[in-house]
Amino acid sequence: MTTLKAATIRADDASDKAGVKLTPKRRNVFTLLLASDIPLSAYELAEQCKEQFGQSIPPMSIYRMLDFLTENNLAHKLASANKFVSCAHSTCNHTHQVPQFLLCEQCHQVKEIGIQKEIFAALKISVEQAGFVLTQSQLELKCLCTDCAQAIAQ
Amino acid sequence: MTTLKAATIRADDASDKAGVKLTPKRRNVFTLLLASDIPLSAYELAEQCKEQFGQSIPPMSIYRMLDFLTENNLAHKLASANKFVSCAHSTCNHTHQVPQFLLCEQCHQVKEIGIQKEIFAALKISVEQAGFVLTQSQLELKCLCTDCAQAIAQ
DNA sequence: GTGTGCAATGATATATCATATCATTTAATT
DNA sequence: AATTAAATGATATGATATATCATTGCACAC
Repeated sequence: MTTLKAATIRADDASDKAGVKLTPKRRNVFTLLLASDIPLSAYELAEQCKEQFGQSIPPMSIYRMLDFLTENNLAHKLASANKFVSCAHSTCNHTHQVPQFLLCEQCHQVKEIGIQKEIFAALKISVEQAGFVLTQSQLELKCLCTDCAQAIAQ
Repeated sequence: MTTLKAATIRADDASDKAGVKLTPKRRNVFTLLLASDIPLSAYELAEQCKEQFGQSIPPMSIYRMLDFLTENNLAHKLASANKFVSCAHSTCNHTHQVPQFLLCEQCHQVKEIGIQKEIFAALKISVEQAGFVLTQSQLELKCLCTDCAQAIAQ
């Protein structure tokens, strides 16, 4: 868990790099995502805006802000959880590849890694063999993180 | 679109192969999934049970039947759509691998293919390098099917 | 600086997806 | 037939998501 303050700095850094100017509310939502270890739902974000910033934002608006953040590659939606995470690459200079998410089934931590060339190549082939055209994708893989795997092995 | 009758036969065939005895209602739900070209939600299945079989089943029960079908690998849930499809391998003799779904973003057709060895190998490596342990997964890839890709190219 | 227009946000309603819980029915077994 | 377990029904409610129209606030032209 990052502190809110540190996350705010990262939020500004990331939006600068993405070349977008965030409104104060979008900035807050993004900051919360950056500060969280685990994915958050739109409604959880609404709650946290209230708690952390004393700012009551209707869920509808949260969804719109999340749309904005995802369109600008500052955040992702995890379809398998119906929750949202900040983009791991939003604060670095990597160009944005196909994201691959490792979801710990135990503690719900998420690790986002860029997809490997081998995977992407194999994926493309497999899709084309099936006569389809890959448009856009993100992989969500159910895993156990190191800590949880060890805890279970005990 | 398969006819209902043909789908029913396939449903019986598949459940035999899976070694499970379906109740009449589970059989109907499974039949509807097999007959459908596109994924269906639990509520859509409830509607169709009513329409096609004159049988009113509460959504709660549909969800339980879907749980049963997915546990027995006769169906899958698509997390990215919150809908369900019959398993492409339920009527053949293939053992069930990690499924890979190609989802046409245009017509919502779904093609399920078994994941390729290369992909699985690369995936495993990438997960392990990140210090995680892959537990179970299914890939959902956004694509265009041949027809829709052509239609758009026009 | 005042009006105009557009982007962002708010408010409200409602659709859609999903689960918890307890009751009842059905089927299998003795 | 009696007992039990599995399946299904009924009801309520929670969680996620979208549609639509109203309002606010900001940037830019004049």
